[in-house]
Amino acid sequence: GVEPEEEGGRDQEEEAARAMERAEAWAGDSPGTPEPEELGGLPWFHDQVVPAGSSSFRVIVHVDLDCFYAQVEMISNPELKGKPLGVQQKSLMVTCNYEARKLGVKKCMNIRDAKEKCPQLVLVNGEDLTRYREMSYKVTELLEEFSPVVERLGFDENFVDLTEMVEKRLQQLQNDELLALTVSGHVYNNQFVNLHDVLHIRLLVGSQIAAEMREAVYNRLGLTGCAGVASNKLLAKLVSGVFKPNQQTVLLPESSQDLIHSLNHIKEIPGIGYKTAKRLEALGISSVRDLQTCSSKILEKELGISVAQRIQKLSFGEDNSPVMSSGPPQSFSEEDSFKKCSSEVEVKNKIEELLASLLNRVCQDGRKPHTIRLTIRRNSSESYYSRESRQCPIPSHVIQKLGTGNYDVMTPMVEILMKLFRNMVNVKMPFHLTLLSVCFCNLKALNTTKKGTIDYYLTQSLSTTSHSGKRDFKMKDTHMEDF
DNA sequence: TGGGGTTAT
DNA sequence: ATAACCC
Repeated sequence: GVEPEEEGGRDQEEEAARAMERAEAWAGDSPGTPEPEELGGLPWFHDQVVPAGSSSFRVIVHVDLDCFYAQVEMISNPELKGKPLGVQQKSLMVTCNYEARKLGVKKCMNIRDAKEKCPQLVLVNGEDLTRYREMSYKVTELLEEFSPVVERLGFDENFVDLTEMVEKRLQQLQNDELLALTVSGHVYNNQFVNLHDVLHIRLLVGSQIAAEMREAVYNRLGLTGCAGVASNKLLAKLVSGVFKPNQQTVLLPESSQDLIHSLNHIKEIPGIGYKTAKRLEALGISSVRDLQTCSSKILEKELGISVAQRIQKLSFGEDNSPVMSSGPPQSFSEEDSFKKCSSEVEVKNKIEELLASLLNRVCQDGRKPHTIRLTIRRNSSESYYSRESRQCPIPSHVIQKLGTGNYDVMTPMVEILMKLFRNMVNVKMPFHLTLLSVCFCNLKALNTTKKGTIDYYLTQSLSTTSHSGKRDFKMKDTHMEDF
C-alpha cells in the first residue's frame, strides 16, 4: 500500500533479532528472575509492562501529512502528478510537492523567486481552503477510529494519545508474540538500544499502530505522511520530522536529550514563537542549552511565571500537556487580503463575499454561531502585524433563521458587520485596508430545549467532583430578549 | 507572507 | 479585544 520506504529495514530486522536473543537469554539465564511459567505464562517483564497502578508513561503519535495542499491538488487533478507543483496564495507559494523541492523550490517562497528557481513550476491557486479543510477533517476522523482522542494542529497535523490502545494490545499478546515484537519504521539515533527494554515495549507497539494509521490514511484517502512516536507531544512532534517524506520515527527515552539538542535554536521548539525567541535572544539565550541552564528567576522576570516555567520544561524535552480532543471547530472564518480597499462600497462587497461562504459552512455544520466578529488590517507602513477587531452577539431572531435557507439572513448580517466596521474605522476620514476577515464563533448546538422550561435557563455543570447522583446546575448566560 | 486555527490574558 | 502561539 504505502509507497516504498528507505527505512533501513535490514538493520532493524537484524537489531530486532539480536534484541530477541538477548531478551530470551536474560529471561532464562538470570537467576533472580522467575521462569515465564511462574507468571502464568507471561514473560518476566510483563508485570512491569502492565503495572497494576498504570504508570504516567504515555505513548503519543504525531501524524504530519506531506505537503498537504499539494497532495490534495494532485488528487483533484492527477495530471499534476509527477510535475513540480506549487500551491499559491496571492504572491506566496505556501507549499509545493517534492518534485518542486528537488528543483530547489522551498516552502513559503515568494512566487517570483520560485518561478525564477524553477521556470517549469506549475502553480495552482490555493486561496479557497474548502477542499483542504474537508480532506483535513477526513484524516482526523479516520484517526479517531483508532482512538477517539485526536488533537488537530492546523489542517495537516494530528496528535493521538495511544497509551490505552497500546496497553490493550500488550494485554492481548501471547508470550512468544511479546518477545517477537519489532519496531515499525526508524528508531531515532538507533545505536545500542535494546528494543525489548521494558521502557521501550510500549513505544514499539506505538510505532506499529502509527504504521497502521499511515497505511489507512494512504489506502482510504490517498495521502502520505510522516509520524513520530514518543512519550509526549513535544517529542512526538519533533521526531516525526526526522525522516521525510512518508516515513516514521520512534523516539526511545535515552535519546530524548540528543533530539532536543539537535535543534539549532530555541525558536525551533514548538511553543516558543517569534516574540518569545526575540526576547530571549535579547537576554543572550539562543541555544537549547542556554535555555536549560538559564536561571529560572531571570526567565520568570522576563516572561512571567507561566510562560517561563513552561518553556524551560520544553527545553528539557518535558511536556505534560495532554492530547486534547479537538472535536468540531470552535470558530469559522473567511478572510481576504489585498493591496488596497479604501471605500465603504468596496468593504461592503468584500464582506458580502466572505459572508456568503461562511453562511454555507455554518449551515452545513448544523450548530449556530452566537457571536460575529469583523477583523481588519490597516495599511500602516510601520510595524506590520497589527489587526483590529470588533465583535458582537448575533441577535437571536437572526440565529433562528440561520438553518432555514429561504429567509434572507445576508441583509441583517451585513448591516451588523458594517456597524462593526464603522465602529473601528472613521469612514469620514481616508482609510486604507489590506485585509478583511469575518468570523463566526461561540458556536452552540441546536437548541432543543424550549423557552419557558426550567432547562432553558439551567445548564448542567461539567464538574466531575460530584458523584452524588444529583445534577449540578449553573445559570446560563441570558439574553435580555428572553425576558 | 496566506488563510486559516487555538488558548491565555 | 488583543496578543501570543500553531500550521
